[in-house]
Amino acid sequence: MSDTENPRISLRKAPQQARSTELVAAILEAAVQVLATEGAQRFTTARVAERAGVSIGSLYQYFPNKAAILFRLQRDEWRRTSELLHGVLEDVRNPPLERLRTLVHAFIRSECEEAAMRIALNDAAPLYRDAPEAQEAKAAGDHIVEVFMREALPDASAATRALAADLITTTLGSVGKRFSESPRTSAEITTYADAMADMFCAYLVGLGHA
Amino acid sequence: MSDTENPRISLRKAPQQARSTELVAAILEAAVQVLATEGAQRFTTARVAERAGVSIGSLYQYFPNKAAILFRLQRDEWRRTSELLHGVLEDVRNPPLERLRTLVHAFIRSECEEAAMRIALNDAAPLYRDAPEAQEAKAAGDHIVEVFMREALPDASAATRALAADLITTTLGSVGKRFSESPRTSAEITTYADAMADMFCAYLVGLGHA
DNA sequence: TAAAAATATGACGGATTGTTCAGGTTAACA
DNA sequence: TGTTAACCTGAACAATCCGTCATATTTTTA
Repeated sequence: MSDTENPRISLRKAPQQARSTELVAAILEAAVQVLATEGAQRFTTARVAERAGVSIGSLYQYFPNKAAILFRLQRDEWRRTSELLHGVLEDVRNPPLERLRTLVHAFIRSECEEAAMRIALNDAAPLYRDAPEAQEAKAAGDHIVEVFMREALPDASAATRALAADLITTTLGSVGKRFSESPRTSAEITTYADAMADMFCAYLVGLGHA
Repeated sequence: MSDTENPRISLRKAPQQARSTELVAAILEAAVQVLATEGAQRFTTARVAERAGVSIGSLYQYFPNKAAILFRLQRDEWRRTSELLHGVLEDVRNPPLERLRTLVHAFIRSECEEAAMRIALNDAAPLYRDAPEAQEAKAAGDHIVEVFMREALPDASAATRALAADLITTTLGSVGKRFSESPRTSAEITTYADAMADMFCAYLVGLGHA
């Protein structure tokens, strides 16, 4: 095994015994806490190890570097988001635009949970942004919305649908992030999510007529 | 003059002679270059001073700390954006929704210029985000859009107008940032800006009918 | 021109950080 | 039970970085 490889993201070594599995779990949980309470600037491998009650050496036995821990957290977030998209948009019991509204509400609400950790994770994005798995994860989300668009815009061209899907996913993600940067009450969340849903629906209805 | 004050942002000392005025200008220009070529991670007072052809001591004679340089760049950006908003939205020769479309195009195009520097400046946001002048600068932009809303939504309530203004400024800013993170052709920019404008217009038209 | 004020210099202190490695401990296995 | 492999430890190292200060130079002022 060569020593100097391209920036690795996956685990350096797969845990085989129970104690090492727990160790990896403890590190990830500690990482979340350090991010939330200390912020991205003070997110340190030493601090994570200390919080996890583990030596710094053990941490580096399973994570090749600091970025790998951060990316792992981000990847888990993305997976949860994909599941949310899938679960809500593919529920054919409701009409498309109603599902879209439900999605907006669920997404914004989830973005506002654990806001401190999410903000810090985002602040640390420069450290893991160039990971090869990053685009792949984003494409997965895009695809789900594009499939939805075939139902919401049955008469539109493929290019129109792709553009609409891109615009909506980008808006949902980036506005959600910005919105959750300030602390929000439950009522504010509802109001804002409704406004966003109104905007998306008006846009899609307009595209459907043209 | 006390030595340990709250995080200062403004210049530590006002340049009085010509050479120091030029020195400050050289530092700011060098800061832009360092951000663009080296990224936020490697943005260092030493590197900025070296690029500016100036000693590190001189830098600290006019800037209290690293964050002050970054915030200064961000503040200048915000001011240019405010002027753009003002110039486009207040031009009464065109109907409101047409002006909004013009604004979206101009804004997205300007976001895509100097993208590398803008991305790095954004990556460094945690360092200056808590500056007291930050909210003030954002509020200025919001106000211009709210004034515009009085014209675009004359029959809507003040709360509706404020919400619409917030949603549109937030979307414009955050989506513009995200969009400009990937390199874009001129045609892509036009297509995307039109889609965003379509979305905003459909939303406002819908609000006008209700 | 001489004193005072403004400006410029860059070596250095103090601090933090990411990561490694040699050597110990625990569990699995034959 | 003895051997091997997995696992854990934390002191130590090499970089890097921010910001200061005593000193030197230039400009202004009297």
